[in-house]
Amino acid sequence: MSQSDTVQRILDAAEVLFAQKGFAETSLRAITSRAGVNLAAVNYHFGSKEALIQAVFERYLTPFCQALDAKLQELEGQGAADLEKLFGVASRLALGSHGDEPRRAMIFFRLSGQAYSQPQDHLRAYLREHYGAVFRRFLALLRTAVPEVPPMELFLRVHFSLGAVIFTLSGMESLQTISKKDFNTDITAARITQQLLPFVVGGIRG
Amino acid sequence: MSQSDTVQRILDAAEVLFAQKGFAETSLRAITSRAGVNLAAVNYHFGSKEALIQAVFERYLTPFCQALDAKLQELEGQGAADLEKLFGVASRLALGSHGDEPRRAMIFFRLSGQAYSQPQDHLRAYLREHYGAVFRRFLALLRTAVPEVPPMELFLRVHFSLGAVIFTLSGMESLQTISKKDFNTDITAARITQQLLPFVVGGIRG
DNA sequence: AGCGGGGGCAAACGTATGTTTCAAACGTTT
DNA sequence: AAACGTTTGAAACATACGTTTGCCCCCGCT
Repeated sequence: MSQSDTVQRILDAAEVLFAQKGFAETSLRAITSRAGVNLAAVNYHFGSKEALIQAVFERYLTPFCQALDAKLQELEGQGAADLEKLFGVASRLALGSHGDEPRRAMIFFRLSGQAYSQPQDHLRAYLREHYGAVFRRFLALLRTAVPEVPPMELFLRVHFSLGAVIFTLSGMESLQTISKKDFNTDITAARITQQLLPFVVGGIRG
Repeated sequence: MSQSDTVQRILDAAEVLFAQKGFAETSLRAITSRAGVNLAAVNYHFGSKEALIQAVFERYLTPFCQALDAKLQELEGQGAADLEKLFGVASRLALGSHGDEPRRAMIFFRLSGQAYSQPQDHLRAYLREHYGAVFRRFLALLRTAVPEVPPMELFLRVHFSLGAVIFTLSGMESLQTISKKDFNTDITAARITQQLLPFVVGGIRG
């Protein structure tokens, strides 16, 4: 076949390893070894490690953003939508827009966390350029949902929310470990994400 | 002198560079070059790069946690304190407990973000062991402030808040860049942190 | 004055990384 | 079946890193 599955195997392995250990700490050798392909395959198919990182994000983000954009357009047609509805849609889409389990989503949020707290300027620029439009559409809908919050403050609070979500889903397993130790309670990932919604809504309202 | 200032120069340089570029991406050569000391000085004074990372955190966190602990004890004596008071104290202390400008605090929050989203397990363990007590004291006071929120949910929401704060202060300058581009408005760091308080309080209340 | 040791210095060491090379294997087309 | 472009394979390459090594200087001591 002209488009072998080597590319997909590499992306799968890179996605998991990047999320587990970070970009810089994950070597191409670790990726290709896990993927069961030759070391040179990465540079052959992607050109460089940097391009591989972008490809990992693109594979996840493009279908998600397309789905979200469609949903948002639909909501725009229906008139006003409240906060719970908007964030509920985004959350459901983020956790389930890919056929597979929400594990994929957790992995991806870990990746996003790394992208933000690390100096991957090329990545930030890339993300802004390719997916900024959906974000602005979402923000516009939010504005009609809470007209009492000034646009600037709303903008900031959305970023705060993004931080809460990414940070939480990034450190999910440490959170589970701590809660088990301090509360003798096992807590599911679903429970945590479900708790995020009222927090975000409350925070946006201020 | 027996305790030269080389140690402090290294810590200063490492603090800034770690925050700017991350732990793995910052080489000892970059640190010692910025500090104006010899490359071998790091391994001589600290033993290893890993130990240097811990030392950077310790130098910042120890005075902060001591100050916070004292304040919290004081508040415990005075009976009930509300959410705004508690987070206000923590925020003021975090931003100003070191004589220097809040720039230090921003740097440090960037560091914390990296510590959480990267695989520095040794660091996470170290932080939990040394500063976990203050965190639990804070949580206990919060519980009396919002008794209507179940302990488990409160615990989660505090972590959500931590995420919002760290994420925000980590990406402060990108936030400023975006806001300038999208709103034609210059926004100060002080303004952003000040906006964080109502968001967190609103989120905790749910 | 002589000595001893803590600290600084340049240089080197071993290793791991991203990338490149080039030949072999493969699949498709003629 | 032969020829071609595409993909894989093992090996090498150059480089950057953390760490270690000796040697030097300089200060406080007897």
